[in-house]
Amino acid sequence: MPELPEVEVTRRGLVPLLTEARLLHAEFPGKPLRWRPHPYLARHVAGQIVHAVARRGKYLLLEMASGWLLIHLGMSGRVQCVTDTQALGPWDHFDLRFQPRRGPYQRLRLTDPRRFGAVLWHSRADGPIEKHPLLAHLGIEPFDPHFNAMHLHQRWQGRSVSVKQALLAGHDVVGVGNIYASESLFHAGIRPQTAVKRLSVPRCTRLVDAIRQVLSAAIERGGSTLRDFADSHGKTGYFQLDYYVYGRAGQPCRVCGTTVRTLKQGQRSSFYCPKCQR
DNA sequence: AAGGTAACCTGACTGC
DNA sequence: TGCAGTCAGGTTACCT
Repeated sequence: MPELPEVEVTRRGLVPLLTEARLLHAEFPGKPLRWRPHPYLARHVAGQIVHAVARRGKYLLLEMASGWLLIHLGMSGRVQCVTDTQALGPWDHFDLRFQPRRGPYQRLRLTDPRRFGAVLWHSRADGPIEKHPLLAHLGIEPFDPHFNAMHLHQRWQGRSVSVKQALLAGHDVVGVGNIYASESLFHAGIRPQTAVKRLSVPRCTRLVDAIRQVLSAAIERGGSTLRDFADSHGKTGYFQLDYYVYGRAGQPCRVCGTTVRTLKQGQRSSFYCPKCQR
């Protein structure tokens, strides 16, 4: 479910509810998430005011005076705000009671059947949030003005990894997951198997533009809902209706009619049009 | 250092 | 209906 657009759509939904909200009580019901929570997370969070709801890559960051709460949605996670009395569901693995600036108490719930998601605490005393081990090695944000063709071209000099796998790795640019990698490469006219060192500067330019265009279109459409994504208010996304290649193997290309193909790269499916992409 | 693979976990779907 | 097999939006850990 959650690549950058879905996380960003979630973040935008949380901003009006959580900004300047007071966090009251954090719990981890049910089975553990990917990592054991910080032993004092609940204690650190209780009573804190949320000053900002930010995002880095696919991580949501709740910033408060003493530190940050990091939330990752993994493969199947979603975050929703529910009424204070809403019963816990079987896949609710994080529950955060809070008092918004206006209105009644609410609860932020992380629902994640596969439990690849995570909720972590980073204390301000341990340095800036960028230094957190999970964030420290992330690539540049796709909407950062410094993300451009030269950035990619330089980093990809001499590297033989395929462009699809390079995008997924997230070391050169963050937020592009399996769906949006295939879609971006289609719009850039680049085959997913292409070795990054073979990409010229003009082709890198097309890729940068395509990534930005695809991600922002997906955000505007509320993200992609394949089976269960919903934003913080429970609204589903519609960008799956705008896919050109993802999940369309065997169907005609929406541009030229050629049959869309699929292949496996690093145990992940890629989709491409053999005529539109070279 | 870079590249490849296994692992984490559950649910949905397919085919016999 | 049941069971085995496959696949799924992400990321880290470990091997060569």
